[in-house]
Amino acid sequence: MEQISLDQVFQKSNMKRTKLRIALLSCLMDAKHAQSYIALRERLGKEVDKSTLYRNLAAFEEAGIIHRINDHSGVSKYAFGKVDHHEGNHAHFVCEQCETVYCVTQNPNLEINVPNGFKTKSVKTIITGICSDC
Amino acid sequence: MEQISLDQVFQKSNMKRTKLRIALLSCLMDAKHAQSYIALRERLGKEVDKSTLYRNLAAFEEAGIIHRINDHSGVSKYAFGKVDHHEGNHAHFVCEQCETVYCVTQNPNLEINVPNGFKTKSVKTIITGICSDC
DNA sequence: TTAATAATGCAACTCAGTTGCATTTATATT
DNA sequence: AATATAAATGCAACTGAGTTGCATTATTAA
Repeated sequence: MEQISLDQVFQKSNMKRTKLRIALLSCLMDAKHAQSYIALRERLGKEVDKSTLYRNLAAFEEAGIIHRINDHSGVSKYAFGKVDHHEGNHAHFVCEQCETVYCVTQNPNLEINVPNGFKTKSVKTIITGICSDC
Repeated sequence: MEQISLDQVFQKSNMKRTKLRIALLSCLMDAKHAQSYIALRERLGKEVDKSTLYRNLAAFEEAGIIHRINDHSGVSKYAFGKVDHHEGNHAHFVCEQCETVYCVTQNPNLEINVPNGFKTKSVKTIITGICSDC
């Protein structure tokens, strides 16, 4: 849980500091849970441009600043931080009541067995259930 | 790996035996791997109606005859058989070269740790890598 | 200050999947 | 076998996430 500032993030990447990027990144850094495009648009003000927002999410993801989560709901969600799915120590929990997506890091080493001749590169796990708030 | 016939499947469900349903189910029962809507349409002949096909896939899924797989490619894939994701002994392997989706059952008991107060209901795992054919 | 480059805003598009509704078909009953 | 009824089909139009092309605008390095 290292505390990294917004400025440090921009310094490490070579992305331009635009108004939207600052707002978007703050939003994602402050958020406790993964955010959908719709949730982000809501928080940033509805006037944000759809393609600009998506392009910036893609750019942040590419830069390893955020990660995208496919929670099987049909819409992607985005969370601050880089995830190495190969290490298998990160999964996502989706509450079926409030639909909140939590990053779960408590899995020391999931051992996944694949058949002979298969080579694993990444493992993505979606856990569905009821969260502690519901 | 019990061998179940198409007729037995129809007898157990109370779905009408229509031409398309018979063709679709045979297709899924014969298929070695999970099939997308596009692949199914290809195999059934392009003249099949989109909504009819989707409705039947949904109906088969609802009846527990097939299962739908979200392999994070953006399109759902369908495979014969019921999957109890809660048992945690079934995952899906996606080959990043040929994009084939394999059902993987070799995981005796994936132990997933969730934080206190969280209740797990299902676990879905997508493994990405290279399959034995590639 | 200015030039170069990257980001933005807009509109139009793609593509998976869904919905409403009129028509047709499977099956149980006579 | 004829028929009634409920369900399945086919069609067209729609939805909603995400993308793309392009002209305009803003950031940053010189």
